[in-house]
Amino acid sequence: MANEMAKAYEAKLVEDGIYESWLSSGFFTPENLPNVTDSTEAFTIVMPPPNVTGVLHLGHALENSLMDAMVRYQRLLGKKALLVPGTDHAAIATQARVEKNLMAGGMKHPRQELGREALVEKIREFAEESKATILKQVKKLGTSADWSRLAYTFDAKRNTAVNELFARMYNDGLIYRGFRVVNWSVKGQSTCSDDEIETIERESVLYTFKYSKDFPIAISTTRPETKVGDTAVAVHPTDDRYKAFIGKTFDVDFAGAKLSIKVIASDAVDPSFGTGALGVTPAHSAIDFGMYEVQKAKQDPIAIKQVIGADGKMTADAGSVAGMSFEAARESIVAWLKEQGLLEKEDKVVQNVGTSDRYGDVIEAIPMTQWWLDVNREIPGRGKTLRDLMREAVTTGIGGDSSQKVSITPDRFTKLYLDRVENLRDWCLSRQLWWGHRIPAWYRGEELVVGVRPEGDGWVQDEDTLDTWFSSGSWTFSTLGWPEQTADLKTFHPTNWIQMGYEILYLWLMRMILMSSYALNQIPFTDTYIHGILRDKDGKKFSKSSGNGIDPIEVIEAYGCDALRISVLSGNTPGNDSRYYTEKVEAARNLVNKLWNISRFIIGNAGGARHVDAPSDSPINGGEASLTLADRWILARFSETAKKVGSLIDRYDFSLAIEVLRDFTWNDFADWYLEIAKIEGEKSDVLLYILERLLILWHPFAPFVTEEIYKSFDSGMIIVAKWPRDLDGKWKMENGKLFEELKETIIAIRNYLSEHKTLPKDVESITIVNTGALAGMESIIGGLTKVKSIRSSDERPESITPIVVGAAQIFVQLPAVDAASEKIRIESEIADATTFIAAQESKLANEDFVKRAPEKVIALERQKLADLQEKLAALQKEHAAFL
RNA sequence: GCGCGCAUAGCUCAGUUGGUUAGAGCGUCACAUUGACAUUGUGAAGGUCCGUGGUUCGAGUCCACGUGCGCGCACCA
Repeated sequence: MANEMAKAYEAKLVEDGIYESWLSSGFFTPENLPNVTDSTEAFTIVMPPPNVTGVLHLGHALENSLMDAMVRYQRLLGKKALLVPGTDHAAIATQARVEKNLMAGGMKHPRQELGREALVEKIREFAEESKATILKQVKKLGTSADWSRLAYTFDAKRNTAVNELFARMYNDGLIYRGFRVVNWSVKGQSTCSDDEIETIERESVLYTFKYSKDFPIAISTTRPETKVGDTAVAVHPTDDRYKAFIGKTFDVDFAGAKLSIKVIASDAVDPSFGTGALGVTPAHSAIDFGMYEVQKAKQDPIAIKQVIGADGKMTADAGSVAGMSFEAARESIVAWLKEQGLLEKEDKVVQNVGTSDRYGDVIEAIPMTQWWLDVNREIPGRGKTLRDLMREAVTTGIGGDSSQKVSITPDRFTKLYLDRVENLRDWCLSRQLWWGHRIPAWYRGEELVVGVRPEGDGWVQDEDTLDTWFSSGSWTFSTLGWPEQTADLKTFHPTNWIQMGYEILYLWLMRMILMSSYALNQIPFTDTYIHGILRDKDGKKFSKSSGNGIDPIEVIEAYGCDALRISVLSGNTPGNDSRYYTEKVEAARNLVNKLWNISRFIIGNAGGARHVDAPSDSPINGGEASLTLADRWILARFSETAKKVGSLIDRYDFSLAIEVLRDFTWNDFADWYLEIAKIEGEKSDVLLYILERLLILWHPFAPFVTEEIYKSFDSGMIIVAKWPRDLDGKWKMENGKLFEELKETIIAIRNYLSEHKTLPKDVESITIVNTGALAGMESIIGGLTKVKSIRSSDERPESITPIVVGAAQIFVQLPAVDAASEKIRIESEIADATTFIAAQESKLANEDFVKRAPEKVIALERQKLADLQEKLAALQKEHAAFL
């Protein structure tokens, strides 16, 4: 069997076959798992559906590694583990991508040239192709998702859920149509939500001027062209400069536009900014629109006048600049102001402007009638608002039920979430895009029906589509069959865990909580793991435009999937960004190969793998126990490791779990125990016992190589193996110090030889005097230091200076030794020990320390001191020999 | 302006509720090597844990202030 295992692990040759075998095993579907019954505890993760906008990137590799590690771990624990896969139609992102492609292909205005149906068809083709690619790639990443439950945010079932949810919210009065200032992307020809805006910094000019010579108040603006739409000037109510004008209206002729400006008072005005007076443009500023509404409520209304159209051009009401682009209009207005002598000053300022995260253009504020979701209105029969539900979900649990509480890792994001919840404004739901769920509203004359298309002729459906996050918000339950009361919903919802990047905390996490708590009165999941983004070696974001993109599939081809998974998970901690670079994946590949070679050696030596229940620990012939010191040590170390890895994954500390596993695998198991096993011989039982279980511990992180090696055991597939949980206490290290002394001795000898630039083969002999713990360890010491002749003796050899380890003295007979340098070595060791002893003594002489520190700590410090004193005594004896 | 995060070896990062002489991987240097593995082994060098002050018997860890970098939110008229 040994010759069946290749010299090096070739991931490329085995991964596809193993994935196929998982698929045909059916184990990705929880109902097919062995020993699963109705009462088996479920563990559910829904996959954040990747956008069908192209191909997967490295961030997806991280996400899949996280959730797949988690679901595989839960499966190994024996739970009914489900990972629901899916993809996202990503309304605006996909349409923007396809339009961009078409324009790159020479089309000027895809929407006009193709029309709705043809463009949607083009997008559908692109989306389907992209979806197929992406699903193939998700599989390449080893993701153990239940493909029988595959969902798509834009399929018929999800459409039913979306429409149902929309209708319920409408009937509850939460969704309404309203005329408000919206965020408008001229380039995208659509609204967007507050969360889809990316603010950028840019330089701009702040112009200070008066509307006309006889207007009493000067105002400042960076957008003079919008001033043709001004209907008021707002000042702070306590501002003495302007108090007298409040309530007065002035008619002015401003660049060919007849303006009627009312002076109003508003607390929102900062008297110290600019002139302390603000030109109010209700139609083109969310703040100003707010003032417009306040004035309306105060029964002291001001007018609203739209001067920028949806096409980004000045409207017919814009006076002399009507029909111009707003850039041209600005120049024209500024020129006019100068000509008229109205311009008082120009200041360069740096300002933040909102841009469309998908189309990139600067967002315009334009008043329109749109569909909105009200977050402040009481939900009929529930006595609370959507905002209340969103708050409760992360604090007390919905309705005070702590089992309905979402916990967020790391915790600091909870605060961020809550800040946002408190500042949330109504959510603009409708988009003037074509790719997406069409608003389920039908009009006929004055009639409006929401939900399903009514019977009869003449009904016209709303042209707009829904914000893409409306469908993703319902993802945890729409994938499980809602609005039908399915068995899946009952078994798997609320889901248990989800991972997502912090950049979609507002866009997605909030919406999922909102939707689920509204529709089901349940949280979407109990635990949220927030991860950072992967950056390149220099800390830059990966992006197509900077040309530093890495295709995860190419990495898999070159290094194997397991190596990729380990490399993105190790060093990645909750909420923090991490870096990805080749050296990291190479190191991970080496680790995978190490695991492979350990296995090859063990299985080869044992003449094949077999399951070992437990290595025999019974005394042979009534004499010594059959397990040696090294055996007990490695079994105890393994037992500790298994326990630790489990609790680390329970805490979502994947990085540390991998580190602990690596440390055990490479250092303890391979470099120490395996080397000792070669010397002591007859170790197959212990080796196989540990190996089989070690593979299981690795499986969540390195599913392919572990499954491949596990084939050699006749234990079935590792994907459904049992996590070794029952080791604790079984293998206790009764005297761990003994093995540590053995290690210390070996390291000291190696070190000594290295210092003396002597090869082990040139050492004549090593004599150990006062062996103590090292009794009987001669062959191990010899084997691991590669020195042939090791013996214990009561008599110390003449004229050699020993190495001192604990109470033992180790005399290494070298071909030639310089006595003077030996003296210096001993003296420097004495100096080190003396310093440290002094520190220990003063610590222990401190009454406060002895009085207040826990006994355990004091005992430890005392032991340290005693050990050192013992060593110092031995060193001093050696030093005396020089005198 | 309000809030958050980060600062530890040359590089990338760990460091559980405060408790050994602060760790890992990579890199560097020296050495080894035909028997599981060069995708290897052995040894070494390398740290004022950003600064200042405080709490404590004890601080990389907790608190305050400061410095630098990054991020979120608001304002941006």
